[in-house]
Amino acid sequence: MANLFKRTHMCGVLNSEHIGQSVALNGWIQKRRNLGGLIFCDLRDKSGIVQIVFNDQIPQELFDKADKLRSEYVVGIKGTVMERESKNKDMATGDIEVYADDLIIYSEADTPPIYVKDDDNVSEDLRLKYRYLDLRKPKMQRNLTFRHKITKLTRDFFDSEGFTEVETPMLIKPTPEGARDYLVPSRVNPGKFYALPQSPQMFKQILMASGTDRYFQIAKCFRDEDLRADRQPEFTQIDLEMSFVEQDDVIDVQERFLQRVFKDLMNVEVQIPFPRLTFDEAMTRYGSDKPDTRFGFELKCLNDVVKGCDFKVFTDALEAGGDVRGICINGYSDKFSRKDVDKMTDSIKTFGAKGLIWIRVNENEITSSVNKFFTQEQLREIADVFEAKANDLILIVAAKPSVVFASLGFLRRDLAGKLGLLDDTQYNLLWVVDFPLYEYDEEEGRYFAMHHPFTSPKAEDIQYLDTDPGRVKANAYDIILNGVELGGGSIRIHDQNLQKKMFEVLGLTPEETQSKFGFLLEAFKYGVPPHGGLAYGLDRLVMLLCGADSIREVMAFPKNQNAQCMMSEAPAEVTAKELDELFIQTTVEE
RNA sequence: GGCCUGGUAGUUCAGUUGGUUAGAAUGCCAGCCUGUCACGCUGGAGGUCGACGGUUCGAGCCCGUUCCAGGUCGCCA
Repeated sequence: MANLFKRTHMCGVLNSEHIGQSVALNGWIQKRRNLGGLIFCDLRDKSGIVQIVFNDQIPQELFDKADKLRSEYVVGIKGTVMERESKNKDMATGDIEVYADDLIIYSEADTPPIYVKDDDNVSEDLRLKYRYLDLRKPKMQRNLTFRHKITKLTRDFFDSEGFTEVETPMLIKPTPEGARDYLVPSRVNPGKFYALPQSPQMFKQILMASGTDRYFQIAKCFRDEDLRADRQPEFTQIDLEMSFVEQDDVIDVQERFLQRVFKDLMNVEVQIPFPRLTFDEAMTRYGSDKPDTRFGFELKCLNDVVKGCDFKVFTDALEAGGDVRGICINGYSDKFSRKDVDKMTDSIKTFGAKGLIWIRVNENEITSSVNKFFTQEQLREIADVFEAKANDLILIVAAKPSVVFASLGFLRRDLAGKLGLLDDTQYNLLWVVDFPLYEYDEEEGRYFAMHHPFTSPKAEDIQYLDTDPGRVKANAYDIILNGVELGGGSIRIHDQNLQKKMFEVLGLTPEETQSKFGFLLEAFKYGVPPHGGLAYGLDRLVMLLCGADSIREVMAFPKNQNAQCMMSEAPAEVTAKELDELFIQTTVEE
């Protein structure tokens, strides 16, 4: 007697063309419906579901066996495809059914603790704990398959463009700058540690110095920082680097790559070249360096209009070097109550805003939360900046620029979402370019590289490196899709003197530079081509294209918010003996 | 580290002003049922109300502490 039926078809592919054929199927029991003398089973594999019939034409022994089937039993079925008596229009295989004439139960199953169906509503910790059940859902299998298709297309595309996939090490030298490293102790080098890479950055640049010319890698990366819906401690980048290129060359390849992704995998035509916004423009128009351009509500500056007004909040903000800016929610004033506006005010307090001023433009008058400080004419003047009409709601924040942008940028997108203006069939791809090279850290009182310290300054700004570092723009670029940063990159520094200057501005001593980046600088001494590259967050890309709202939906085995694997229970404690071998002293928690 | 939301049956949830034996749906088990496809009908089992402490004659509900999960700010070169 056979102990395995050699599969002839996947469940989901069967249709009326197969009527009359003998088939052998393997899969999981999705559902059993026992009508007494007649049993229907839905059999599921990753291709879909097909209905199996057990009736009185089969031996009693087989019928009794079918009666024992329960959800998630793993079975093999032999039978004949027949036209279904009462067709099911809601089912891909609804025109046919398989009359079983043999059945093997490969594996029984306990009653599953969670439902195995797409429209479940099970809490995420249970889904993660029983991930193998969760992954049986067609939606999850579709997501995994889609991810595979993107990585396959990535390999095919960059191969055809002359890129070579190279694996870079997972055990690398710790880098004290940037995100926290995951550290790995070295047993054979007592007291020393590797780090897991936050990105293959320095290795890919060295590959350029090695003559690889064009490199890419589907690279696992690790960052020991707090998690978010779109942030996991281990994630995957599509990482690439090119020699003898400038910004437009990198952008050109990426636009053709993304065009292919959308055409082949989404059947969506995206026009290239993508729009480009400078960082300054993105911030002043959208309050964000990753603007969602699927809707309006653009920011306007009110500094000139409110200069010298009687409202102290505005004048104080301006005197302190801050801004007064606002957005206009065109045509939706009646959708937001006073209470809604109060909630908005609360929500922007997390960004450091002290308050939110509102102005409602009505047919015959303008009302606002600051009526007593402004005349109708003055309010009209503010409304005119937004070209506001009746039923428009203007929201204004006065604070230091970073707070104003963060608050309005958030409100803009949040309100668009609440108004249902985020069309998820629309894909707005754009580049944000001309990022600042440095950002100033007030707490530490020094400049930090906004991207990383190998990013090249724009040639025309090199003159300001000494005198006004904050003014220097970088040859750095981010690719944005519907308000999400898909990836970013830059043209790197290949001039040693410029690199030294860069480190000086960052306040790094030659000794620090040497210990942190010495091997890269050493490599560059022996001849390095002009080069630049980019890295995509693969998880985010897949998430957006699958319409998922968390990257956990497109990763097979993600971690929970505390960076734990709820299935395997990693991380775990280790024995004192293991620690001893690694020369790590056991610390005792209080 | 801060803020917000949640934790009641295997699962998803309801639970009024603090008051009898904590409910529903679904899932599960048993019986009946030959065209179901969310099968149907009948019956049944299933609960440390996250934990601890407090207030009270009495706590799922009020108070405090704490644990867990998610979102978010900080953080993420």
